[in-house]
Formats: sequence, C-alpha cells, structure tokens
Amino acid sequence: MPKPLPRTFYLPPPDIISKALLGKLITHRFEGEKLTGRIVEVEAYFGENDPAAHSFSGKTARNAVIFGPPGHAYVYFIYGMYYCLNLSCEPEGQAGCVLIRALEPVKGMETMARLRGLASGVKPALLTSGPGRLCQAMGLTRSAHNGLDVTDRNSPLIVHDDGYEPELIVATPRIGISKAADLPHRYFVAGNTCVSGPRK
DNA sequence: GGAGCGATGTCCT
DNA sequence: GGACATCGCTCCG
Repeated sequence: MPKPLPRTFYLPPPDIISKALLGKLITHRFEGEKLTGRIVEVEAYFGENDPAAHSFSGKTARNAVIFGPPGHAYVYFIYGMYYCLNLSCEPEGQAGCVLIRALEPVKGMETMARLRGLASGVKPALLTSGPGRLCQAMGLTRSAHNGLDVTDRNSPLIVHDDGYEPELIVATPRIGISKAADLPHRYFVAGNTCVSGPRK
C-alpha cells in the first residue's frame, strides 16, 4: 500500500486543508481490490462561525468525528439515500472538516461503474462527480467507514500523494446549502471534467 | 441544457 | 414535524 499522508497534514484550518487536498489520491481497499480516485473538488466547513457546518450547533452523536482528532473520515447519510465523505481537520476538540465533492477515477473504474449501477465504459465524470456519487462509486457507507483513520496504513481507506500538483485552483461559493451561501469555500481544479456543478 | 420535483432515512427542535 | 453539504428523472425550450 502507498504511504498515507501524516496526521500533521490535517492540523491546519479547513480552507488550507481543502486546497492542499486537491490533487491527492483516495484509495479504498474494497473486496480485495483497490479503488482509487484523485480529489478534484472539495468544500471547507468550519467549526465555529460557520452556520452551514454540521458542527455549528455543537457536538452530537452524529457529528462527533468532526470534533475528534484530525485525519479521520466523517461519513454521513443525507436525503434518505446518499452518503457524503468528509475528512476531519484541526486538533482534537476543535471542529473542522473538508467535504470531498468530486474525484477523478484513477483505478477500479469497472467496479465503480458496477457499484453505481452503470455500464462499464461510461464517462468517468458520471462515476464520481458529486459527493453522493463518489461515495457510491467507492463503496463508502456510514456504518463501515465513519470514524476511520485515513492516516493509518492498515486502514481500508487512506489518502496519499503521488506528487501531482494542480495547475490552477478556483474558489466559489459552496453548493447545496442555504446558510452562509455567499462565502467562497468551495475549491476545485480548474478545467477538470470530473468537477460537479459550475466549473468557472 | 436547465428548471422543477419526488424519493427516501436520520437527526434535532 | 421539518430540514437536510443529493441525484436522476421528467418536461420544456
């Protein structure tokens, strides 16, 4: 297995981590196969002073992972049928996370297509462009993956680096929220076809 | 290609 | 009881 990014990577605030995560790889060991995608779109969610964040109203059983140590997966269930993947950041006791909004498929595309209920050979963007889509394509669920340490080389879910650096990062308002909807906390790799939503 | 909308479970007020 | 960090399907241009 590749070497995961260290826990110290996740110590800074979520807007810094958001930009740093673009271009990094997520690998899920799934049924003996590696499913890998490159992060091309993310959103930053702050703990305090961010009405759009799940952590805004304090710690609950649902959002406890965000308040825990950095470098852990926060997977939650939304709209009755989809999961979303976040990575916790900032020191233990402080809330802050990065929502993974889109990946570019790198490895295991046939399995991703099967998990998405699509024919193999469809456009890569249909597999992983969108937070709900990418969790389905990667086989991620709350019961199996919420709270996993993505910095542990023995974890089935890790984040690692192959040296790729995005040429240009663009910031826009976040998608699908009603509060603090004007703040530019969405970041994506310019020109990448797997980015969901507006690409300018 | 864009706006409208229904499907659906979980959590908090 | 209502909101919800979504998606895929219609219908319309």
